[in-house]
Amino acid sequence: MQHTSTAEENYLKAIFKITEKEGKTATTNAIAAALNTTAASVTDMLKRLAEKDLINYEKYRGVQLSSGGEQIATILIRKHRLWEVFLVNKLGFAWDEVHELAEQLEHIQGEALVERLDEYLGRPQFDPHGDPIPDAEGRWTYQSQALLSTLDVGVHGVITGVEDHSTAFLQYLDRMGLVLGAGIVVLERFEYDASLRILNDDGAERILSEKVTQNLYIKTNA
Amino acid sequence: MQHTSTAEENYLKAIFKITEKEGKTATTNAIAAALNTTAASVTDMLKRLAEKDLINYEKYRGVQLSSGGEQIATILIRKHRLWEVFLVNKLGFAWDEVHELAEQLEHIQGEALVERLDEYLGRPQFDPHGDPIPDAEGRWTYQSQALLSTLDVGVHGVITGVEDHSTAFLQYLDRMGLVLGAGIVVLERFEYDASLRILNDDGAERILSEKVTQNLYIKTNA
DNA sequence: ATTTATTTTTAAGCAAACCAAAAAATAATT
DNA sequence: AATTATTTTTTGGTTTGCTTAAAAATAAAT
Repeated sequence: MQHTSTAEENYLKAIFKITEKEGKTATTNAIAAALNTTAASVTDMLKRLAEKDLINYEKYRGVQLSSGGEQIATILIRKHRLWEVFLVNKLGFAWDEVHELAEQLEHIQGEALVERLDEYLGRPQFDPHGDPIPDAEGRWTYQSQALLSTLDVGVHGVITGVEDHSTAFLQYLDRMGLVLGAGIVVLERFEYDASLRILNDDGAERILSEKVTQNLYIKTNA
Repeated sequence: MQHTSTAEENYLKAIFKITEKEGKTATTNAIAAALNTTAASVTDMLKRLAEKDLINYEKYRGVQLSSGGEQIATILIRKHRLWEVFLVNKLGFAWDEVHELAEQLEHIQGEALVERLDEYLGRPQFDPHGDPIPDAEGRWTYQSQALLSTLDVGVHGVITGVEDHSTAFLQYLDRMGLVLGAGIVVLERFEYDASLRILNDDGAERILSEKVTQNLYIKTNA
Protein backbone atom coordinates (compact mmCIF):
# COMPACT_ATOMS: atom_id res chain seq x y z
CA MET A 1 0.00 0.00 0.00
CA GLN A 2 1.54 3.29 -1.08
CA HIS A 3 1.79 6.35 1.09
CA THR A 4 -1.21 8.62 1.52
CA SER A 5 -0.61 12.31 2.16
CA THR A 6 -2.34 14.39 4.78
CA ALA A 7 -4.41 16.07 2.07
CA GLU A 8 -5.47 12.73 0.63
CA GLU A 9 -6.38 11.46 4.07
CA ASN A 10 -8.54 14.48 4.70
CA TYR A 11 -10.45 13.85 1.50
CA LEU A 12 -10.98 10.19 2.37
CA LYS A 13 -12.28 11.11 5.79
CA ALA A 14 -14.62 13.73 4.36
CA ILE A 15 -16.02 11.25 1.84
CA PHE A 16 -16.47 8.69 4.59
CA LYS A 17 -18.42 11.11 6.77
CA ILE A 18 -20.62 12.28 3.92
CA THR A 19 -21.47 8.79 2.73
CA GLU A 20 -22.02 7.25 6.15
CA LYS A 21 -25.21 9.26 6.66
CA GLU A 22 -27.71 7.82 4.16
CA GLY A 23 -24.92 6.16 2.41
CA LYS A 24 -25.02 6.65 -1.32
CA THR A 25 -22.38 8.76 -3.05
CA ALA A 26 -20.60 11.96 -2.07
CA THR A 27 -20.92 14.85 -4.50
CA THR A 28 -18.09 17.14 -5.50
CA ASN A 29 -19.79 20.14 -3.94
CA ALA A 30 -20.47 18.33 -0.67
CA ILE A 31 -16.81 17.40 -0.38
CA ALA A 32 -15.74 20.94 -1.23
CA ALA A 33 -18.04 22.30 1.48
CA ALA A 34 -16.78 19.81 4.05
CA LEU A 35 -13.16 20.68 3.38
CA ASN A 36 -13.67 24.40 2.84
CA THR A 37 -12.22 24.31 -0.64
CA THR A 38 -13.44 24.67 -4.23
CA ALA A 39 -15.13 22.18 -6.53
CA ALA A 40 -12.19 22.44 -8.92
CA SER A 41 -9.75 21.35 -6.24
CA VAL A 42 -11.99 18.44 -5.34
CA THR A 43 -12.25 17.16 -8.92
CA ASP A 44 -8.48 17.44 -9.12
CA MET A 45 -7.97 15.31 -6.04
CA LEU A 46 -10.70 12.81 -6.94
CA LYS A 47 -8.74 11.93 -10.06
CA ARG A 48 -5.65 11.21 -8.02
CA LEU A 49 -7.54 9.17 -5.43
CA ALA A 50 -9.24 7.15 -8.19
CA GLU A 51 -5.85 6.55 -9.78
CA LYS A 52 -4.70 5.07 -6.47
CA ASP A 53 -7.87 2.96 -6.21
CA LEU A 54 -8.89 4.61 -2.97
CA ILE A 55 -12.28 5.67 -4.36
CA ASN A 56 -14.74 4.59 -7.04
CA TYR A 57 -15.22 7.61 -9.21
CA GLU A 58 -17.30 8.21 -12.30
CA LYS A 59 -17.39 11.71 -13.74
CA TYR A 60 -20.46 13.68 -12.74
CA ARG A 61 -21.71 10.68 -10.72
CA GLY A 62 -20.16 11.35 -7.30
CA VAL A 63 -17.80 9.06 -5.40
CA GLN A 64 -17.70 6.25 -2.88
CA LEU A 65 -14.71 4.92 -0.98
CA SER A 66 -13.14 1.69 -2.17
CA SER A 67 -12.48 -0.91 0.51
CA GLY A 68 -8.92 0.38 0.71
CA GLY A 69 -10.11 3.94 1.09
CA GLU A 70 -12.61 2.96 3.73
CA GLN A 71 -9.94 1.19 5.72
CA ILE A 72 -7.75 4.28 5.73
CA ALA A 73 -10.67 6.51 6.70
CA THR A 74 -11.65 4.18 9.54
CA ILE A 75 -8.14 4.13 10.98
CA LEU A 76 -8.07 7.92 10.73
CA ILE A 77 -11.28 8.22 12.71
CA ARG A 78 -9.90 5.74 15.20
CA LYS A 79 -6.78 7.83 15.66
CA HIS A 80 -8.73 11.09 15.81
CA ARG A 81 -11.01 9.84 18.56
CA LEU A 82 -8.28 8.14 20.57
CA TRP A 83 -6.31 11.38 20.59
CA GLU A 84 -9.45 13.22 21.70
CA VAL A 85 -9.76 10.84 24.63
CA PHE A 86 -6.12 11.48 25.47
CA LEU A 87 -6.53 15.25 25.30
CA VAL A 88 -9.63 15.24 27.52
CA ASN A 89 -8.92 12.41 29.96
CA LYS A 90 -5.18 12.84 30.37
CA LEU A 91 -4.38 16.44 29.54
CA GLY A 92 -7.57 17.94 30.91
CA PHE A 93 -8.88 19.74 27.81
CA ALA A 94 -12.60 20.47 27.60
CA TRP A 95 -14.62 18.50 25.06
CA ASP A 96 -15.06 21.57 22.89
CA GLU A 97 -11.33 22.28 22.66
CA VAL A 98 -9.96 19.09 21.19
CA HIS A 99 -11.16 18.87 17.61
CA GLU A 100 -8.48 21.00 15.94
CA LEU A 101 -5.66 19.29 17.77
CA ALA A 102 -7.02 15.84 16.97
CA GLU A 103 -7.26 16.88 13.30
CA GLN A 104 -3.51 17.27 13.37
CA LEU A 105 -2.69 14.29 15.57
CA GLU A 106 -4.75 11.85 13.48
CA HIS A 107 -2.16 12.13 10.70
CA ILE A 108 0.76 10.93 12.81
CA GLN A 109 2.00 7.69 11.26
CA GLY A 110 2.89 4.66 13.36
CA GLU A 111 0.86 1.59 14.10
CA ALA A 112 2.65 0.88 17.35
CA LEU A 113 1.82 4.36 18.58
CA VAL A 114 -1.91 3.92 18.03
CA GLU A 115 -1.85 0.50 19.65
CA ARG A 116 0.03 1.72 22.72
CA LEU A 117 -2.08 4.83 23.01
CA ASP A 118 -5.25 2.73 22.87
CA GLU A 119 -3.93 0.49 25.61
CA TYR A 120 -2.77 3.44 27.72
CA LEU A 121 -6.22 4.96 27.52
CA GLY A 122 -7.86 1.70 28.59
CA ARG A 123 -9.19 0.76 25.14
CA PRO A 124 -12.04 3.26 25.20
CA GLN A 125 -15.03 2.47 23.00
CA PHE A 126 -16.32 6.03 22.77
CA ASP A 127 -14.70 9.43 22.47
CA PRO A 128 -15.49 12.47 24.68
CA HIS A 129 -18.50 13.31 22.50
CA GLY A 130 -19.93 9.80 22.70
CA ASP A 131 -18.85 8.83 19.19
CA PRO A 132 -17.72 5.23 18.75
CA ILE A 133 -14.02 4.39 18.33
CA PRO A 134 -13.40 1.57 15.84
CA ASP A 135 -10.95 -1.11 16.99
CA ALA A 136 -7.64 -1.90 15.29
CA GLU A 137 -9.45 -4.15 12.81
CA GLY A 138 -11.90 -1.40 11.94
CA ARG A 139 -14.87 -2.87 13.79
CA TRP A 140 -17.40 -0.43 15.21
CA THR A 141 -19.30 -0.59 18.48
CA TYR A 142 -22.84 0.66 18.10
CA GLN A 143 -24.76 1.95 21.05
CA SER A 144 -28.54 2.01 21.08
CA GLN A 145 -29.39 5.61 21.67
CA ALA A 146 -32.18 7.96 20.66
CA LEU A 147 -32.48 11.69 20.20
CA LEU A 148 -33.87 13.31 23.33
CA SER A 149 -36.57 14.89 21.15
CA THR A 150 -38.04 11.45 20.44
CA LEU A 151 -38.47 10.35 24.06
CA ASP A 152 -41.84 10.17 25.82
CA VAL A 153 -42.66 11.94 29.06
CA GLY A 154 -41.61 9.90 32.06
CA VAL A 155 -38.73 8.16 30.38
CA HIS A 156 -35.40 7.92 32.24
CA GLY A 157 -32.09 7.88 30.42
CA VAL A 158 -28.41 8.75 30.31
CA ILE A 159 -26.69 11.24 28.01
CA THR A 160 -24.56 9.29 25.57
CA GLY A 161 -23.64 11.63 22.76
CA VAL A 162 -24.23 14.68 20.62
CA GLU A 163 -25.30 15.11 17.01
CA ASP A 164 -24.10 18.71 16.75
CA HIS A 165 -20.39 18.95 17.57
CA SER A 166 -20.12 22.73 17.45
CA THR A 167 -18.24 24.59 20.15
CA ALA A 168 -21.34 26.68 20.88
CA PHE A 169 -23.48 23.61 21.55
CA LEU A 170 -20.86 21.81 23.63
CA GLN A 171 -20.29 24.88 25.79
CA TYR A 172 -24.05 25.31 26.22
CA LEU A 173 -24.31 21.71 27.40
CA ASP A 174 -21.48 22.24 29.88
CA ARG A 175 -23.28 25.26 31.31
CA MET A 176 -26.47 23.22 31.68
CA GLY A 177 -24.71 20.32 33.40
CA LEU A 178 -25.60 18.11 30.47
CA VAL A 179 -22.38 16.10 30.39
CA LEU A 180 -21.80 12.65 29.00
CA GLY A 181 -23.06 10.03 31.44
CA ALA A 182 -25.45 12.36 33.26
CA GLY A 183 -28.88 10.88 33.98
CA ILE A 184 -32.04 12.74 33.02
CA VAL A 185 -35.78 12.28 33.18
CA VAL A 186 -38.30 13.76 30.73
CA LEU A 187 -40.88 15.54 32.89
CA GLU A 188 -43.03 17.40 30.40
CA ARG A 189 -43.37 18.19 26.72
CA PHE A 190 -44.62 21.58 25.50
CA GLU A 191 -46.28 20.99 22.17
CA TYR A 192 -46.25 24.71 21.42
CA ASP A 193 -42.51 24.89 20.65
CA ALA A 194 -41.56 21.22 21.09
CA SER A 195 -39.45 22.08 24.13
CA LEU A 196 -39.00 19.62 27.00
CA ARG A 197 -38.83 20.06 30.74
CA ILE A 198 -36.27 17.66 32.13
CA LEU A 199 -34.85 16.71 35.51
CA ASN A 200 -31.08 16.43 35.62
CA ASP A 201 -28.82 14.26 37.75
CA ASP A 202 -27.70 17.34 39.63
CA GLY A 203 -31.26 17.91 40.87
CA ALA A 204 -32.00 20.87 38.61
CA GLU A 205 -35.02 21.10 36.36
CA ARG A 206 -34.51 22.70 32.98
CA ILE A 207 -36.40 23.59 29.83
CA LEU A 208 -34.59 22.48 26.70
CA SER A 209 -35.43 23.89 23.26
CA GLU A 210 -36.21 21.68 20.31
CA LYS A 211 -32.85 22.56 18.80
CA VAL A 212 -31.15 21.15 21.89
CA THR A 213 -33.27 18.02 22.17
CA GLN A 214 -32.71 17.22 18.50
CA ASN A 215 -28.96 17.23 18.98
CA LEU A 216 -28.61 15.23 22.18
CA TYR A 217 -28.50 11.43 22.30
CA ILE A 218 -29.91 9.48 25.23
CA LYS A 219 -29.68 5.83 26.14
CA THR A 220 -32.89 4.76 27.84
CA ASN A 221 -33.24 2.03 30.43
CA ALA A 222 -35.49 0.05 28.12
CA MET B 1 4.65 35.91 13.00
CA GLN B 2 3.66 34.15 9.83
CA HIS B 3 3.14 30.40 9.54
CA THR B 4 6.12 28.11 9.17
CA SER B 5 5.69 24.85 7.30
CA THR B 6 6.96 21.47 8.41
CA ALA B 7 9.73 21.65 5.81
CA GLU B 8 10.80 25.08 6.98
CA GLU B 9 10.78 23.93 10.59
CA ASN B 10 13.00 20.99 9.73
CA TYR B 11 15.54 23.31 8.13
CA LEU B 12 15.53 25.62 11.13
CA LYS B 13 16.10 22.72 13.48
CA ALA B 14 18.91 21.35 11.32
CA ILE B 15 20.64 24.74 11.22
CA PHE B 16 20.25 25.05 14.98
CA LYS B 17 21.82 21.66 15.62
CA ILE B 18 24.70 22.30 13.25
CA THR B 19 25.50 25.72 14.66
CA GLU B 20 25.13 24.81 18.33
CA LYS B 21 28.28 22.67 18.23
CA GLU B 22 31.14 25.07 17.72
CA GLY B 23 28.74 27.70 16.83
CA LYS B 24 29.71 29.60 13.71
CA THR B 25 27.71 29.19 10.52
CA ALA B 26 26.03 26.19 8.92
CA THR B 27 27.16 25.37 5.39
CA THR B 28 24.84 24.39 2.58
CA ASN B 29 26.38 20.94 2.35
CA ALA B 30 26.13 20.32 6.07
CA ILE B 31 22.44 21.14 6.02
CA ALA B 32 21.90 18.96 2.97
CA ALA B 33 23.63 16.05 4.72
CA ALA B 34 21.59 16.54 7.90
CA LEU B 35 18.32 16.54 6.01
CA ASN B 36 19.25 13.90 3.46
CA THR B 37 18.64 16.18 0.52
CA THR B 38 20.67 18.03 -2.12
CA ALA B 39 22.64 21.25 -1.91
CA ALA B 40 20.38 22.78 -4.55
CA SER B 41 17.28 22.15 -2.45
CA VAL B 42 18.99 23.74 0.51
CA THR B 43 19.96 26.90 -1.36
CA ASP B 44 16.38 27.08 -2.58
CA MET B 45 15.00 26.92 0.94
CA LEU B 46 17.62 29.24 2.40
CA LYS B 47 16.37 31.97 0.10
CA ARG B 48 12.84 31.53 1.37
CA LEU B 49 13.90 31.44 5.03
CA ALA B 50 16.02 34.57 4.54
CA GLU B 51 13.02 36.24 2.90
CA LYS B 52 11.04 35.49 6.05
CA ASP B 53 13.86 36.77 8.25
CA LEU B 54 14.27 33.44 9.97
CA ILE B 55 17.95 33.19 9.05
CA ASN B 56 20.86 35.47 8.24
CA TYR B 57 22.09 34.38 4.87
CA GLU B 58 24.85 35.63 2.63
CA LYS B 59 25.57 33.75 -0.56
CA TYR B 60 28.48 31.35 -0.29
CA ARG B 61 28.97 32.36 3.34
CA GLY B 62 26.74 29.90 5.19
CA VAL B 63 23.84 30.72 7.49
CA GLN B 64 22.92 31.42 11.08
CA LEU B 65 19.49 31.55 12.64
CA SER B 66 17.97 34.95 13.30
CA SER B 67 16.50 35.42 16.77
CA GLY B 68 13.09 34.56 15.32
CA GLY B 69 14.45 31.41 13.72
CA GLU B 70 16.21 30.41 16.91
CA GLN B 71 13.00 30.79 18.87
CA ILE B 72 11.13 28.51 16.50
CA ALA B 73 13.95 25.95 16.57
CA THR B 74 14.05 26.00 20.36
CA ILE B 75 10.32 25.41 20.68
CA LEU B 76 10.61 22.57 18.18
CA ILE B 77 13.30 20.90 20.26
CA ARG B 78 11.18 21.46 23.35
CA LYS B 79 8.23 19.75 21.71
CA HIS B 80 10.35 16.94 20.30
CA ARG B 81 11.83 16.10 23.67
CA LEU B 82 8.58 16.43 25.61
CA TRP B 83 6.92 14.02 23.21
CA GLU B 84 9.86 11.65 23.67
CA VAL B 85 9.30 11.72 27.42
CA PHE B 86 5.63 10.99 26.83
CA LEU B 87 6.36 8.07 24.52
CA VAL B 88 8.86 6.51 26.93
CA ASN B 89 7.38 7.32 30.33
CA LYS B 90 3.70 7.03 29.54
CA LEU B 91 3.40 4.73 26.53
CA GLY B 92 6.31 2.45 27.41
CA PHE B 93 8.41 2.81 24.26
CA ALA B 94 12.13 2.06 24.50
CA TRP B 95 14.53 5.00 24.22
CA ASP B 96 15.70 3.85 20.82
CA GLU B 97 12.19 3.72 19.36
CA VAL B 98 10.94 7.24 19.85
CA HIS B 99 12.90 9.49 17.53
CA GLU B 100 10.88 9.02 14.35
CA LEU B 101 7.58 9.49 16.15
CA ALA B 102 8.81 12.60 17.91
CA GLU B 103 9.98 13.97 14.54
CA GLN B 104 6.34 13.93 13.51
CA LEU B 105 4.81 15.02 16.80
CA GLU B 106 7.09 18.05 17.14
CA HIS B 107 5.23 19.72 14.26
CA ILE B 108 1.82 19.61 15.93
CA GLN B 109 0.72 23.22 16.43
CA GLY B 110 -0.89 24.40 19.65
CA GLU B 111 0.68 26.24 22.52
CA ALA B 112 -1.87 24.99 25.03
CA LEU B 113 -1.05 21.42 24.05
CA VAL B 114 2.65 21.82 24.75
CA GLU B 115 1.95 23.55 28.04
CA ARG B 116 -0.48 20.88 29.22
CA LEU B 117 1.75 18.06 28.03
CA ASP B 118 4.68 19.57 29.93
CA GLU B 119 2.60 19.80 33.07
CA TYR B 120 1.21 16.28 32.64
CA LEU B 121 4.74 14.91 32.36
CA GLY B 122 5.81 16.75 35.51
CA ARG B 123 7.82 19.46 33.74
CA PRO B 124 10.78 17.21 32.96
CA GLN B 125 14.13 18.93 32.43
CA PHE B 126 15.71 16.14 30.41
CA ASP B 127 14.48 13.74 27.75
CA PRO B 128 14.98 9.95 27.77
CA HIS B 129 18.47 10.37 26.29
CA GLY B 130 19.52 12.91 28.89
CA ASP B 131 19.20 15.89 26.56
CA PRO B 132 17.91 19.09 28.15
CA ILE B 133 14.36 20.30 27.48
CA PRO B 134 14.10 24.09 27.15
CA ASP B 135 11.26 25.70 29.07
CA ALA B 136 8.38 27.62 27.52
CA GLU B 137 10.51 30.76 27.39
CA GLY B 138 13.32 28.93 25.62
CA ARG B 139 15.65 28.73 28.63
CA TRP B 140 17.98 25.75 28.80
CA THR B 141 19.06 23.76 31.81
CA TYR B 142 22.69 22.74 31.61
CA GLN B 143 23.99 19.77 33.52
CA SER B 144 27.63 19.41 34.35
CA GLN B 145 28.63 16.12 32.83
CA ALA B 146 31.75 14.65 31.27
CA LEU B 147 32.43 11.96 28.73
CA LEU B 148 33.20 8.68 30.46
CA SER B 149 36.44 8.53 28.46
CA THR B 150 37.77 11.57 30.34
CA LEU B 151 37.27 10.19 33.85
CA ASP B 152 40.12 9.02 36.09
CA VAL B 153 40.32 5.59 37.67
CA GLY B 154 38.43 5.46 40.95
CA VAL B 155 35.89 8.10 40.06
CA HIS B 156 32.22 7.41 40.85
CA GLY B 157 29.42 8.81 38.73
CA VAL B 158 25.94 8.47 37.29
CA ILE B 159 25.00 8.02 33.63
CA THR B 160 23.35 11.23 32.47
CA GLY B 161 23.27 11.14 28.68
CA VAL B 162 24.59 9.99 25.34
CA GLU B 163 26.50 11.74 22.60
CA ASP B 164 25.67 9.15 19.93
CA HIS B 165 21.89 8.75 19.56
CA SER B 166 21.95 5.84 17.12
CA THR B 167 19.68 2.87 17.65
CA ALA B 168 22.67 0.53 17.64
CA PHE B 169 24.36 2.39 20.49
CA LEU B 170 21.19 2.76 22.55
CA GLN B 171 20.39 -0.91 22.23
CA TYR B 172 23.97 -1.82 23.15
CA LEU B 173 23.68 0.29 26.29
CA ASP B 174 20.40 -1.41 27.20
CA ARG B 175 22.06 -4.81 26.92
CA MET B 176 24.89 -3.65 29.14
CA GLY B 177 22.58 -2.27 31.81
CA LEU B 178 23.93 1.20 31.11
CA VAL B 179 20.66 3.07 31.52
CA LEU B 180 20.13 6.70 32.43
CA GLY B 181 20.58 7.19 36.16
CA ALA B 182 22.68 4.06 36.69
CA GLY B 183 25.75 4.54 38.89
CA ILE B 184 29.16 3.39 37.76
CA VAL B 185 32.75 3.36 39.04
CA VAL B 186 35.85 3.48 36.83
CA LEU B 187 38.01 0.55 37.99
CA GLU B 188 40.83 0.42 35.46
CA ARG B 189 42.04 2.00 32.26
CA PHE B 190 43.81 -0.04 29.58
CA GLU B 191 46.12 2.31 27.76
CA TYR B 192 46.58 -0.17 24.92
CA ASP B 193 43.14 0.44 23.39
CA ALA B 194 41.81 3.16 25.71
CA SER B 195 39.12 0.81 27.03
CA LEU B 196 37.84 1.04 30.60
CA ARG B 197 36.88 -1.57 33.15
CA ILE B 198 33.88 -0.29 35.08
CA LEU B 199 31.64 -1.47 37.88
CA ASN B 200 27.97 -1.03 37.30
CA ASP B 201 25.10 -0.41 39.72
CA ASP B 202 23.83 -3.92 39.03
CA GLY B 203 27.03 -5.37 40.43
CA ALA B 204 28.48 -6.42 37.09
CA GLU B 205 31.96 -5.47 35.93
CA ARG B 206 32.37 -4.67 32.25
CA ILE B 207 35.00 -3.61 29.77
CA LEU B 208 33.87 -0.69 27.63
CA SER B 209 35.57 0.22 24.36
CA GLU B 210 36.84 3.69 23.62
CA LYS B 211 34.00 4.16 21.17
CA VAL B 212 31.52 3.56 23.98
CA THR B 213 33.27 5.69 26.58
CA GLN B 214 33.50 8.59 24.14
CA ASN B 215 29.75 8.59 23.66
CA LEU B 216 28.51 8.26 27.22
CA TYR B 217 28.09 11.21 29.58
CA ILE B 218 28.62 10.86 33.31
CA LYS B 219 27.90 13.21 36.16
CA THR B 220 30.52 12.79 38.85
CA ASN B 221 30.03 13.40 42.53
CA ALA B 222 32.66 16.11 42.47
C1' DA C 1 49.82 32.82 -9.48
C1' DT C 2 47.60 29.40 -12.07
C1' DT C 3 45.44 25.34 -12.23
C1' DT C 4 42.46 21.97 -9.99
C1' DA C 5 39.04 20.59 -6.85
C1' DT C 6 35.20 21.54 -4.07
C1' DT C 7 31.27 24.00 -2.77
C1' DT C 8 27.48 26.69 -3.82
C1' DT C 9 24.22 28.75 -6.72
C1' DT C 10 21.38 29.07 -11.00
C1' DA C 11 18.56 27.27 -14.36
C1' DA C 12 15.08 24.36 -15.88
C1' DG C 13 11.69 21.40 -14.68
C1' DC C 14 8.60 18.07 -11.97
C1' DA C 15 4.72 16.74 -8.70
C1' DA C 16 1.33 17.86 -5.17
C1' DA C 17 -2.34 20.94 -3.93
C1' DC C 18 -4.51 24.67 -4.55
C1' DC C 19 -7.48 28.44 -7.18
C1' DA C 20 -10.38 31.37 -10.71
C1' DA C 21 -12.57 31.41 -14.91
C1' DA C 22 -14.41 29.03 -18.92
C1' DA C 23 -16.60 25.03 -20.85
C1' DA C 24 -19.33 20.99 -20.54
C1' DA C 25 -22.66 18.07 -18.50
C1' DT C 26 -26.60 17.33 -15.72
C1' DA C 27 -30.83 18.79 -13.44
C1' DA C 28 -34.77 21.78 -13.01
C1' DT C 29 -38.39 24.82 -15.07
C1' DT C 30 -41.37 26.55 -17.97
C1' DA D 1 -38.91 20.01 -25.74
C1' DA D 2 -36.48 23.97 -25.04
C1' DT D 3 -34.63 27.09 -21.95
C1' DT D 4 -32.51 28.18 -17.59
C1' DA D 5 -30.02 27.05 -13.56
C1' DT D 6 -26.86 24.26 -11.16
C1' DT D 7 -23.15 21.20 -10.76
C1' DT D 8 -19.00 19.39 -12.34
C1' DT D 9 -15.02 19.29 -15.07
C1' DT D 10 -11.35 21.44 -17.85
C1' DT D 11 -8.00 24.78 -18.67
C1' DG D 12 -4.45 27.58 -17.37
C1' DG D 13 -1.84 29.24 -13.68
C1' DT D 14 0.03 29.62 -8.72
C1' DT D 15 3.10 28.17 -4.68
C1' DT D 16 5.90 24.93 -2.14
C1' DG D 17 9.43 21.82 -2.12
C1' DC D 18 12.11 18.88 -4.47
C1' DT D 19 15.61 17.20 -8.32
C1' DT D 20 19.42 17.04 -12.02
C1' DA D 21 22.72 19.33 -14.72
C1' DA D 22 25.29 23.50 -15.80
C1' DA D 23 27.53 27.64 -14.31
C1' DA D 24 29.80 30.44 -10.95
C1' DA D 25 32.29 31.22 -6.83
C1' DT D 26 35.42 29.82 -3.37
C1' DA D 27 39.14 27.01 -1.55
C1' DA D 28 43.15 24.02 -2.16
C1' DA D 29 47.28 22.60 -4.50
C1' DT D 30 50.87 22.83 -7.37
